[in-house]
This record gives sequence, structure tokens and C-alpha cells, in this order.
Amino acid sequence: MNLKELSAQLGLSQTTVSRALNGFPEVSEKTRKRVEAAARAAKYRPSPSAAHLATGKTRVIGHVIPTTQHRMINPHFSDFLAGASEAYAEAGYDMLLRAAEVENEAAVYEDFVERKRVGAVVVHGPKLGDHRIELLKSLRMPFIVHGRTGEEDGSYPWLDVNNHGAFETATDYLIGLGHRRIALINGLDEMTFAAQRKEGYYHALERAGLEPDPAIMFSADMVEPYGYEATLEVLAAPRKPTAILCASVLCAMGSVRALSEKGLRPGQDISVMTFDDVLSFLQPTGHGPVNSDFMGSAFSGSAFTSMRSSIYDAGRRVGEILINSIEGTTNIIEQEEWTAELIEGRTTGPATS
Amino acid sequence: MNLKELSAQLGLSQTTVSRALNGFPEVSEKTRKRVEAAARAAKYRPSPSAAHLATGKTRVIGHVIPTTQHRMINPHFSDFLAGASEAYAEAGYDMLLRAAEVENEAAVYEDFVERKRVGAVVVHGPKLGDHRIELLKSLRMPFIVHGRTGEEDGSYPWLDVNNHGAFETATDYLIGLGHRRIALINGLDEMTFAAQRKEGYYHALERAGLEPDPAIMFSADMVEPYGYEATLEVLAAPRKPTAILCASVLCAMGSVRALSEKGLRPGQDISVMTFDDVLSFLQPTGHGPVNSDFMGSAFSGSAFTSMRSSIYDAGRRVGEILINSIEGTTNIIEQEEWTAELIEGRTTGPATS
DNA sequence: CTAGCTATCCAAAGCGCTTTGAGTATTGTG
DNA sequence: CACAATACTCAAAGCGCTTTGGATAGCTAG
Repeated sequence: MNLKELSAQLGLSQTTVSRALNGFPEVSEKTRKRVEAAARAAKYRPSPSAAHLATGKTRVIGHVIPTTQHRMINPHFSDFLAGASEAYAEAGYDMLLRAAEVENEAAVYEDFVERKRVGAVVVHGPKLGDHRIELLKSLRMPFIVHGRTGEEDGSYPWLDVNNHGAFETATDYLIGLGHRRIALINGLDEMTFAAQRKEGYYHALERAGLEPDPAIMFSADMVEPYGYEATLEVLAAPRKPTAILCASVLCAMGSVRALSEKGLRPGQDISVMTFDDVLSFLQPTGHGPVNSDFMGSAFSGSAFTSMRSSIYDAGRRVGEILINSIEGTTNIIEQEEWTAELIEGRTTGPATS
Repeated sequence: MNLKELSAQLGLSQTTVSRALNGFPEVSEKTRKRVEAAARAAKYRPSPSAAHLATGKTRVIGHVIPTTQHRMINPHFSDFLAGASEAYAEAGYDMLLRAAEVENEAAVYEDFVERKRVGAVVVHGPKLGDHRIELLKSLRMPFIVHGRTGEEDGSYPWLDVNNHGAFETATDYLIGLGHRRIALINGLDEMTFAAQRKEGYYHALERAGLEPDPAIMFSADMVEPYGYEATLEVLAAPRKPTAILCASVLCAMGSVRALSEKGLRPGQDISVMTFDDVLSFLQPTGHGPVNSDFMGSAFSGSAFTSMRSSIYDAGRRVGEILINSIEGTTNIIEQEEWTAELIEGRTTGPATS
């Protein structure tokens, strides 16, 4: 069923039907009702391609997913996507995913613009001084960044968590427990979030009169084996740290694995603290297996002492902001900083050695 | 730059330019070269919407992601998507994601068809006797299933791993090590893959003259806390099993966590075996942190004894098959069964007690 | 009673592409 | 050399929608 058929069936022109359906004031309430009823009955749905061609607007948001060794389609990324796609769906938008090698990401954006493939994009994993921001501005493609580039010039929209503050708070917390030597298992240094977390960590150490030690600071993609290996190194360090601060619960899981292999109990023999993105596959299900109730401890739920901020919620909110900005009348550049919440779990305790 | 401008610039008609670019034989090789060069120089790219409108074809593949408590956008799902999206990108296709509640999935497919939003879809997480297959057939929407519905009637395309065989092999392997009591931490019973795995497990037990015991069989969404909780139950069982068979490395991680909390060493005090989807965030990075080389053991890489089949590769292959089928001339219904590979790790050993 | 509004509705153009049905050179054949 | 076949090329229609620029009818005001 298309517009032509529907309007023929109603004995109206395409113009009137289109206007009735799109809420224009030039059509009487009576006919609008009639049109809407008929459209519903006939299951009429306008073709997005035709609408796009006619208006130049498309209700599709693009995301490019990088395809390198640093495969970023990891649980963090996918939880974010889940949140964003729900926001899109509620607003009648769709999410378009395109895989591309990192060095080709610019070409993809150009393609998006030239073909008018999407109406906006969200930028993932911003680095310090990320080129993509300028590119998108010059292409006049609406966008929002999940994270920041480091330049706080108010010139582009973003949503980010207060990484600096989160790691400063975490480090303060550990110091408050008496820890003087705290290992840092961080994300990749070139990523803004990791750089800012490291700064927060430095800041807290400095205020406490502690010297940061590069020998117990690590930087890599936040995967489980990394947390494991880095922790083994930490344990082999000449002066063994009494606490470990991780950038992701994935690393922290690896860390705990290494510890238990060495017979160390987190929270007692050594403290482990982490940033917690509330990854969905680590949450208690609320369902549980057939013969068990499940609302107990969960790995990331209550076990880890952590700085918590849901990346799923961030995705949702990013979607909302983006859609508001491309639909909305306001021209303000939204920048939203979330504060991670300190959760006291069972993996930290007073410094022992 | 659009077709009209480009052809004006070349002094040719739109017809000729379009045909030159789309490889029609009616245009001389000389003009084709000239057109291609000009198109490249002008960075001309045809509008997908216009092409769609004109041809009725759209190079977009739809995926619907369910939004319930059983949040399926988990690492399994996202690794699959990563693989598929790469296959799409290479073929010039895009991936469209739409979030929907499970009970609304049918409505989404109807919407896809009615609006011609996508050219094909891939069906995730098939259940026994899944309704979606018949729906898609009746809607005449090309599709492929990742997994199976249980009906092996050759009437629809799918790609799946040999779940039955994988769990039969795994169980055989454990029995071969002397285990007589093997716990099963399975996926959700209504999912075909879980049902088939359970059958494989039953089959092997039966051949060995062993009685399956519902008290040590679990069924739930395959998340980490589930593996943890189920393992605690296993350990509390009247007659404690000597081995645990998990449906995902996520469960297995939870299982190992529970074991180490109880002071049990996997592979020595108790055996743990799992299906391994080769999830990307559990693989060794090959990069490693600044001060370490990383090619050591990885959680899922070499540690677990497992039945291994990459879900990322499956996504890639599904993408390829689907694109071939919608572009191709052949009309055969592709059905592809992969065999999971037995990997001997360090989490299994002879039965002890 | 009629000009001037307002409230409704409509025909047709246009978005950027593909494709049908012809038209014009160009070449080969008897 | 005439005619048919071949090789290129093109104008125009159409995909399904939105939107511009009227047109028509019903009312109010002068």
C-alpha cells in the first residue's frame, strides 16, 4: 500500500493525505481522523527511501565499528549500542552499523555524507585531539561523541563520565585504607578516558605525597587476559603493591583470576578496585536457573569495590540527546558529564603488608 | 555531485553514465573508462535511496536485537555482529539494527517488509519450532538463521554448529577421564542450541550407562553470575560431581570463580569443560601492555578444555551466505553445519573422588 | 450583495536514480 | 552501392514521497 493507492481509496489527493498524516494544520480534524483510520486499517507505512529523497532527511544514525586487532566491538561497545538502539527505536530511528578499518573511518564519514546514508553519527572511543571531530564539523554532519577529545572548548556535543574525578576518588579511597603502593591497570594511553583516569590517579597520589611508579602502571586494550597478565607482573614487582586499580571490570576479572592462581584473596591479601560499566552479561539475571534463586552476589554487582556508571545508560542518553538535537529547534551544543558512583564491595580492605 | 551533474559534465546522457558505472555491455569500453575516471575524480557516489526507489533493491541487512531481561546483546551476539558487519562492508552492504521487545519482533519484520527497509534479515537465537521462520517465509523476506529451529526440513537457510555432537564429544571426553557424575550448566532450555547440547550430553551418558541427574543440570541465560551460582549449587549437591560442562566460557568463568572461592583448583580437584565461542575480549591481544609480552595463556585461549567454534567467524560466514543468496543466481537453500573442535586445556583431569 | 478571508483541498513538480523503447552512427555483406 | 546488422547513445517515464503554488468553497464584513 502506497500513498497513491491510499489517497485514491479515500478519494483525496496525495497532498492532503500526506499532510493529514504528518500533522499539518491545513487539514481539517475530521479528514485527519478519517485518513488516520484508513492508514491504520490498510497498514500503510511511508517508504523511508521515498521520504528521504523528497525531504533530504533520513531517520538513521550511523555508527562505525573499527575492525583491527584492537577490536572495539567488545562488551563495552555492545552494551552502549544496546542502549542507543533502544532510544532510537522509541523515536522511530534506526541504527546503521558499518565496519571499517580505523584508518578508513574518515572515508566512511565522507561516504555517509555524500550518499546521505545517515542523518547523524556517534563517535566512539575518542582520542586526545581526535581528528574526527574537525572532519565531521567540516562535513556538516551532525554528531555526538561518547567521551571527549580532551579539548573542552564547548565546540561539539559529547556525553562522558567524569573519568578524572572517578579515578581520583578511587585512589583517594585506597589511600584512605592505608595503601601506599597502588598499581594501575589502565586502558590504552592514547584514549582520552584512559589519559584522564591516569591524571586523576596521579592527582590523588600527589596530594598524598606518593610517587607514581611506571613499573606498576599498565596500558592496553581492556580485555580479560590483559588484566591477568598485568597482575602477574604486578605480583612479580620488586616492591609489591598492596592495591590494584583497574579501568574495567574485565581487567579486574583477569586480575582476580591471577590472584587466585597465586593463592591471594582479593580484599584481604590485596585490594582490587575497578571502574564498573555495569556490563549486562555480568549482572544477576533475576531469573536464575531452574533450581536456584539468583539475587545474590554478582561479579560486578556487589563483589568489586568500584566506580560505577552504566555504559548502557550512557548509550541510551546519547541516543536521546542526538535525536533531540537533530529534530529539535534548539541550537545548543549539549555536553553532559556523568559522575561515577563509588560502590564499596568486598575486594578492598586495609593495606596489609 | 549527482548523476545529472556528472553526465552534464561529461556531455553524456544519464542513461549512458549509469550504464557505464553499472557495467552494462551496451556502452563502449572507451566511454566506460572516461566515465569511471570522471566519477572517481568528482567523488560521485550514487544515492542509495534513489537507487532503492528505482530498483526496489536495498543493500541493507536487518538485525533485530531483543530488549528484555534476557538481554541478548551479550558478548556472543556482538562478536557475531562484528563478523557479519565486516562481511557486509566488504560487499558494500550495511547493517541495520533495530531494538524491539521479543513479542514485537514479528511487527518489526512486517515493518521491514512494508517499508522495504532492508533487503534481508538474519534471525538470531532460534527456538524449537520458532515462529519467525514461517513468518519470514510468508512475508517473502530473504533471511538466514544463525542456529536452527530443530526442524531439519531443508526449507530455510541456516548456519549452525553441531551442538549435539559437540556436547556428546565433550561428555565422552570427560567420561574417558573417568568422570561418572558430570554437571551441566546449559543455556536456556527453549533455545534450540541448548536443547541439542543437552541431547548430546544425554546421549553420551546413556552410551556409558550413566543416569542423567536433573539436580545437577541447569538452564539459564549464559552470563557469568549464572555460572557462579550454579557451580555453588553443584558443590552443595549431595553427591558432588567431579566434572562440570558449561555452555559458554562466560558461565565457565563464573564457575571457576566459585571454585576458587571454595579453594578448589579446576583441572585437579574438579574438571571444567566448556563450549568456547572464541569471544574477542577473552583472546590474548597480541599487543600487551607497555612492559610485557602477552602471548601467554589466555582465559579462553588455552586454559579451558573446550569445544571451540568462533562465533565471530560464524557471523562472517552468515553474512557471506546471505549476500550470495540475495545477489546470486543460484536458488539453493544453504545449510551449513560447523563442527566444534576439541581443545585440551588445563581445566580437566582424571576424576579424583 | 460582493469583496476579502479563512479553511480545505489539489495538480504538478521534483528528489536522484534505473530502465524501457528508440534513434543514430558504424560496419559488414551480397 | 544498397541494405541489414551491430554498436552506441539518448529522451522520458517511473519509483513513492513532500511541497509549492494555486484553486475552490464557505463565511464574514462593509
